[in-house]
Amino acid sequence: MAQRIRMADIASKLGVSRTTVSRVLSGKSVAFRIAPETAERILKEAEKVGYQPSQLARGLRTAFSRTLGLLVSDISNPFFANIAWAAEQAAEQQGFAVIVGSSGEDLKRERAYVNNLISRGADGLIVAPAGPDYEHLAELQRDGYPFVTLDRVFEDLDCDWVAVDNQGAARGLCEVLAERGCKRIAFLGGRMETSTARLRLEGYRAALRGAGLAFDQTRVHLSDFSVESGRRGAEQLLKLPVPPDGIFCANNKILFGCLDRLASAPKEPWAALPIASFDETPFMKVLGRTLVVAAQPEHKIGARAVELLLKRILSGPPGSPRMNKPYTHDLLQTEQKKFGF
Amino acid sequence: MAQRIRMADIASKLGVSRTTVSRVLSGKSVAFRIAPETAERILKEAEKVGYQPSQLARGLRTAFSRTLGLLVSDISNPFFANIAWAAEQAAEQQGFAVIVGSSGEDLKRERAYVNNLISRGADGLIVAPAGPDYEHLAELQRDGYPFVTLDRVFEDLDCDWVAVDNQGAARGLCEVLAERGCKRIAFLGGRMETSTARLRLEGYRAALRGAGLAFDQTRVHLSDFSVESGRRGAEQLLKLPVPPDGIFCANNKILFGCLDRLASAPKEPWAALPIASFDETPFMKVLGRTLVVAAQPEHKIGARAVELLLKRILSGPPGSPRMNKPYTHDLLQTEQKKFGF
DNA sequence: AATACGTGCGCACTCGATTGAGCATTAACA
DNA sequence: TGTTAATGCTCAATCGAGTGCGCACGTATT
Repeated sequence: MAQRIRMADIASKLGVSRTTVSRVLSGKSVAFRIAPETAERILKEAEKVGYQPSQLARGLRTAFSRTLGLLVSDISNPFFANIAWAAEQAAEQQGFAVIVGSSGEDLKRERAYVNNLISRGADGLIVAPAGPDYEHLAELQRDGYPFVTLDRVFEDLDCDWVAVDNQGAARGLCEVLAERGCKRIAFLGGRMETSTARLRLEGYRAALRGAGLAFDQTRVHLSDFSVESGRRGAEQLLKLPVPPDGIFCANNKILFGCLDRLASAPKEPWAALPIASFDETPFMKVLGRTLVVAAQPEHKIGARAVELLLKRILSGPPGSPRMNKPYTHDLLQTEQKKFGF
Repeated sequence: MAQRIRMADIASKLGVSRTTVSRVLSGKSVAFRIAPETAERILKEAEKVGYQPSQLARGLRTAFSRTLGLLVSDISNPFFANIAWAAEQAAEQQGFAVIVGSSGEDLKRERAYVNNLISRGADGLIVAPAGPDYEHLAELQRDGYPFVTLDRVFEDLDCDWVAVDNQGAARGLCEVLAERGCKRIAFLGGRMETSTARLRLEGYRAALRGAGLAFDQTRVHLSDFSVESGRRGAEQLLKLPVPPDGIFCANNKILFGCLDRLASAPKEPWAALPIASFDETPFMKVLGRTLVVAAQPEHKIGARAVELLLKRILSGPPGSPRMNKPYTHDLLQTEQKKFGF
């Protein structure tokens, strides 16, 4: 163990009590009228021996561990990885650490993780819930336990959340395709248990309506947010008697699967098909395809989620007033980026 | 707080002592000859009220928190994100949670994080060290504190590590370019404080020697593992009187920066320049460039690191025998993948 | 009847920190 | 000189779990 020096060691070495050491080291020496010289001696010694308080002990005693839980579906997805990065940075600035978990879009795993994180003393949770059920979150809320949802939203659960304007962004993307002359825009969607997927579909339909285009079920593929889903979606499109003249991909993974499948398709008309997608990835710039994407502000999402969570955590003594404050719903905007237009 | 039920609650409700509850719930009812019916009653009740032991309390008492620390330079880099995903899955399977931290290649931050993670009771650390200093790690080792380094290695520090054969893979990549007829291969390298960057340069030089090609300093750009570094590297190449006829990029970020810069360069000869790079990313398949990459087995790296770490953590009582076992050096192979060849 | 042993479980201490209550000592005041 | 107050610090309980030691009871043995 590298965890050696305890308060008691400092106390006995200096001939004072642990109490005094504790008070000095937590900056309460004035409030408790510790003699400045005593305080100084303690600070010096703590510095000298490199004292690091045990967050475990502190957390146990104070019911406040300076730890946050971050629960996403898949930390290896760049979208969530970027969020995790931002969240970790923001948390670290306030002296909080982040424990990450990947639910794999599995509600059972999500519930297990929530319990696990709580038993580890997490002071609050940031969750991208798998859905469709959210009873476990509602229960947290009833207990006054702080959490923020991310990316996904439940209509019937009023809580802090951070998400982008999925419907508006999706609509905007499709409108770009429509303006470009696309009449038969296909939709490759994600996991419909998430608000994200549903709202993107809504946006797509709204854009069609706005442009006076027909909605055609055969051009719609709904599955999950995976590469495989994108491949299968493209597969379905390739079989259509009348090919689409534009494709909307609901996220980065679907986009990739779609592109991957199209790459081995006959050149015409697939090679030049304009595509719209959520999520920006670096290679889009050099992809040589006509592409319009809604870049999500992952950094802002992660940072904002931590901000909201910490506000609730730090607002007064656990359990009472923080429930009464109104919840913040943070609808961020995406940035539309065009490549090869 | 959602953390309500304690052992004491179960104990008093059932009219037994906390001791008995503790023993039953930790599976020692037989060893301590608890009556089967008593044990049964306790298990039933614990199940019924959804008892979750406080890992904080348990960790404090047992000096074993079932938590690992993962410290990388940048969790938003897909390479590390994939590792994090694998590590988290592997850890979770054994009931361990993972706290992640990003050092940003800053040694000071790295040291601070190491202390922080230890004070949070992490049972072991997985670190992609920023280098060049590793005294803080050597100290951990002297204390018998378990850790594994990842991706990067220190020649003078014998400890558990997991990395790929950077030199061999880099050599292999350059050989592919050489076989293709490239005579003037450029090298865009990364942070030379890391073994990773140094070994990749070594491999490049070895390949040049092997192919009888001259090493030309003007075609070498050494900076850090960033997009900006790749851009600047490409910038440097664009200014050369005699352009390179092949480029080696030391990682995914450098590759992207390089491609990005080249995209706005005159078509000839840059557009068709074959490129070699470490790290695979999905879009390579559909990039339409001549590209050969060393795909790193991130999944295996993360899983293996956790495996090594847990082996040491779980091997007997903290502090004694685990130091004596020989350290494992795990040199994994990359997979060479060609696109547009 | 006295000793011995097995069974089933509880007491009380511990981990390392925080915290309300309280106790000497000296100074200030009537 | 006695009372009060400010100063500077300590005592001991506490958070929730884990654990060495030992106690009471019943049965078997001599």
